[in-house]
Amino acid sequence: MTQYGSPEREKTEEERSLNFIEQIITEDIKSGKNDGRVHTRFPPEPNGYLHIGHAKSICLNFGLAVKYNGLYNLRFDDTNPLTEEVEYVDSIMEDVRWLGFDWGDRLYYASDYFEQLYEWAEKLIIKGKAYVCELTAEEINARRGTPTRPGTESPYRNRGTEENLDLLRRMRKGEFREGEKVLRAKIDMSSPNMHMRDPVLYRIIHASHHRTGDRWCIYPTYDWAHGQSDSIERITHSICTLEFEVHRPLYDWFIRELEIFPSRQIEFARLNLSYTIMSKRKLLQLVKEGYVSGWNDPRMPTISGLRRRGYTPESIRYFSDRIGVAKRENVIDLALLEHSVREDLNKKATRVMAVLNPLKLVITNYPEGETEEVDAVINPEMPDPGKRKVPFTREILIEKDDFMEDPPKKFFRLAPGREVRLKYAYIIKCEKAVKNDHGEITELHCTYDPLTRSGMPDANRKVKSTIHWVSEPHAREVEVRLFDRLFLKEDPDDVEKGQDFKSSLNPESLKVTKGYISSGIDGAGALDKFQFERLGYFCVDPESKPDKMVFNRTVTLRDAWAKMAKNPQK
RNA sequence: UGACCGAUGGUGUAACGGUAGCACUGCAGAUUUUGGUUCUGCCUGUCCAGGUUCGAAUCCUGGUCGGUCAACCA
Repeated sequence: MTQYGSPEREKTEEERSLNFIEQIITEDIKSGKNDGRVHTRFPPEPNGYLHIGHAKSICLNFGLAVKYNGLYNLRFDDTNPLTEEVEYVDSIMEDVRWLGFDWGDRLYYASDYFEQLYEWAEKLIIKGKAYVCELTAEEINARRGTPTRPGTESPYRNRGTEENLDLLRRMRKGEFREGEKVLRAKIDMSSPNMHMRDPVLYRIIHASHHRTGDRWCIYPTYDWAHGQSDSIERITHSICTLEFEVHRPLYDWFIRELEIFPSRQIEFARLNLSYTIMSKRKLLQLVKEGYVSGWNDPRMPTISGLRRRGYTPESIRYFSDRIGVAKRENVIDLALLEHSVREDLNKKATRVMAVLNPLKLVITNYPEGETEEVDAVINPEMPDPGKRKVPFTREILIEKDDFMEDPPKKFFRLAPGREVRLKYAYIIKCEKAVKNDHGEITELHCTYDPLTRSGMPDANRKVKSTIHWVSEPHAREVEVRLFDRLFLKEDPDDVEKGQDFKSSLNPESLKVTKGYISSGIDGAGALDKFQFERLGYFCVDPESKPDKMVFNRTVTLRDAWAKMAKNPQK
């Protein structure tokens, strides 16, 4: 992981404690289960874009396979033609690949197993473990009982094998309307586990599927497809989220009745992030109702959104590693995700001086019309930091925030009569703040000390701070999109009665502004990463054009001064 | 008011009967031509009550709190 900077000592296997899934796998390997083989899978349903929660699952599933010298599959759980689309299949593959995982030739679709699944359904009927039920969905639900009350058996539960077989075959042929009949497993209507109360295996859907077209009009449910797909692929450890825990008895029941390869389902707690929603349904709503520009809006917690925001695959993998894996509900602090990008970008991002909120500054004793070139460091964290020339002139732009007419005690920047260093250039002294008729400061007049240019002996003089700047005649205007968290509340769903999560939306999650940069960005292409010195990390938006560049703010730098300014009581 | 799962600093996560550690956050300081980075230090924790044991975060019992389950979604 560490490419530059201080060499981090990798912890040895013994030093690093194992999470509960790694413990299970380690024990399985030790006991020779599955011949010591480890094979995992990531099974997305192609009905939406992947988000950071999926990233956790991908890193977990695939990371485990890598760690234990196993294999991992990418499998689309495409059993519901009503909600699934190729657009999603494509985006999912792009995102998984971008995260840094290569599934080789192990790309599968649950729909590839439809025929096998069907054969197994007949097998179950022959064993007397499944039946065609003609109750309506409402009737089935009414008879299912409640978690505290047992259900009642369907009147169709005990029909003969031949009749069941005939009916199922006719269901497949398309002789019935949607909802008219379903195939159900015959288990136990009084089980305390609702999922064991004769779950539906097949439902009739007269819709074409993005892969099987119109070949089928009966589609397997999740329970009927998922475990068997794992088994067909000889998945050893089928890792999923906690809400499927109650499905496990059914998962195991199918394996037992069908006498097929016994994959083992293991559940972990899904990721929750503060100030973020993870529900695909709600994310879709934000997209459809135009609260964001699309699935890849840089404010979205989707992989494609994070990518466009400027996150790197490494930072997301690092994050997944840091958050850990366990079975208890959790809410990860968004600060950890931000820490993860900063950690990575600090090592990689090219430094550039950009002014976003300009205040003109005239160096009155500097020769008019002269331009000199000063050396700027490209990235101080690199073993070979590199240098770049930056033009310096009499009239420059500095950040408005870097000047205060009447500064508080701990403000170290420019103020009347105070000295400051212009990074890579000279030490200047503020002589005068020029105001307009409204009393607003329009420009600053300063003088410079010609002996303090970086590299000269006098440059080592101590000054309280160093600020960034841009030569005004050389300044190039760019568009800058300042993103902030999409939601104001730590838990966006924690809202007043009658309101929904949208009432927690942050109205200031996007501010579009201008920036001025003189050098360092020529030829920068989509998603190239920069640090605007003292401001934050930015990347080139894919919509950016050479003559009209657009930068997205990934995250600000940590800002001790901003924190202090917020808590003036100290 | 059923079944299942869970409970360790502010947030996550370790410790597998023997000194409660790590990361993030927060705070304080050092270094710094980024109030960044880096470095140092500090704050803060085993849900409760019993029991077993020389010894319990860990095992047992009971409670409390939180989550999940009543789609022909996944």
